[in-house]
Amino acid sequence: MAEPMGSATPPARMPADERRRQLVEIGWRLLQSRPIHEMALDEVAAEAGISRTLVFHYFPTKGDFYAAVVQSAGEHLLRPVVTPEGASADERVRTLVEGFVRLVERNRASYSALVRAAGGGDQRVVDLIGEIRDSLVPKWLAAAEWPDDDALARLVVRGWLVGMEETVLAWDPRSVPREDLIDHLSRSLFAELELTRDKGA
Amino acid sequence: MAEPMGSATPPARMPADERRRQLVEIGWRLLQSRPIHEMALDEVAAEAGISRTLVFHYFPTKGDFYAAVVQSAGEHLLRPVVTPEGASADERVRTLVEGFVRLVERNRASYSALVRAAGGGDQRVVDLIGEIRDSLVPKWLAAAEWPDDDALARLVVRGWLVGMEETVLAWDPRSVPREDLIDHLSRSLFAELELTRDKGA
DNA sequence: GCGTTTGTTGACGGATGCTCAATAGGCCCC
DNA sequence: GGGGCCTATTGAGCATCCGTCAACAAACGC
Repeated sequence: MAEPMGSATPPARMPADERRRQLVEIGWRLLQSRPIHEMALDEVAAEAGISRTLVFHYFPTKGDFYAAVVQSAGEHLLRPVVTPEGASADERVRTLVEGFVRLVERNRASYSALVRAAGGGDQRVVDLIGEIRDSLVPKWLAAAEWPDDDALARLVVRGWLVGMEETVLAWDPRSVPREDLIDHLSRSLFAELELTRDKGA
Repeated sequence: MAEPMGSATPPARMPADERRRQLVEIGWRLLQSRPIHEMALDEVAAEAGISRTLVFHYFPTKGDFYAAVVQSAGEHLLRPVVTPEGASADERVRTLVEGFVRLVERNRASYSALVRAAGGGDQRVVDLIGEIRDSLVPKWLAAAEWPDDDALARLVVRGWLVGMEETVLAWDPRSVPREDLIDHLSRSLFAELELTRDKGA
């Protein structure tokens, strides 16, 4: 009567947090191949080998699940974005830009999915991405050795950041050399910042 | 037996193109209050006073409808973005930026909805917004009196454009004076372009 | 063993995208 | 002016998917 263990028997009973992590990981993986609102919870459940109901047990609503996925994705994707050490502000910013370009190169699908989710449905997701971006602004300012005390500068860096995302995503290495791209983006940040210096002039 | 004309009788039978316009217009109006994928075709139908089936008669799929709405919205919103006349490149760009800021100020909801749709679901919608942005690049280059023959410059202007959208949408007039914003954005474009000049140096 | 807690599920309800066959109002042509 | 065709319009039906509810089952304490 004892069935062979490890056979086609039901999904192992899992501790809550582990199950949560598994689901978020699956969602993240699925997100790379389809826009967020086309990811049915049925798929996620099937992928995990559990019933759809269980997904709702962990995430009361679809939006909660999406938010968790985006949150996790943001953390994973941006964890490596740390203010580098380097002699000059130039070098630090350049390292950061280079790291970002490499990030997008290596995780194009993931990053694109994340950014695209920013426009998607749930307000929470939109806000989340907004917060992620906001949290990056100080890092860039620090790398550029620029005081974080000016509203215009912060606003400008935020816009520059989004522009950079777009630029790198739209970048075609066949028409623009990688080096030129990185070079431009790095110097661009300083140019933007310099411009904020003589405002109201 | 003749019922009082203009009474509560069914929605007037409409010529096809007029009905289409009406539906797109309704979709556009609804889009301003909710993210695109939360706009049920039921709502649109109800708003028009017709059955949901009829909407499908004009737009085979939900995505087709969305695409039509976004297309129309893009045209309406960006029609006023014309290369202005002016003595200097500076003045032209500044006029353009000022027009854009005013556009966002006056149609914040609409513009936000349009940009947010860019991240949304349908690939067609995403592509459409991409095309709209691409179509704007030459206008800005022309206004800045900059040759439209460099891949890097085009890429950079596109990124700058998206950054500007973000900046203006995130702009809070209480912390950054309108004049400063416009001033920065205008000079920013030239700064970006100047930077592309000595690439590979 | 018995109860409690908690991971898990099947069955139901409601909304929504989409299809199909049928109705009904205009318009042309004789 | 009557008959027939084009087309705008609709109701009923199907499939998918979000979300709820009550119940089952596996672990753990007493």
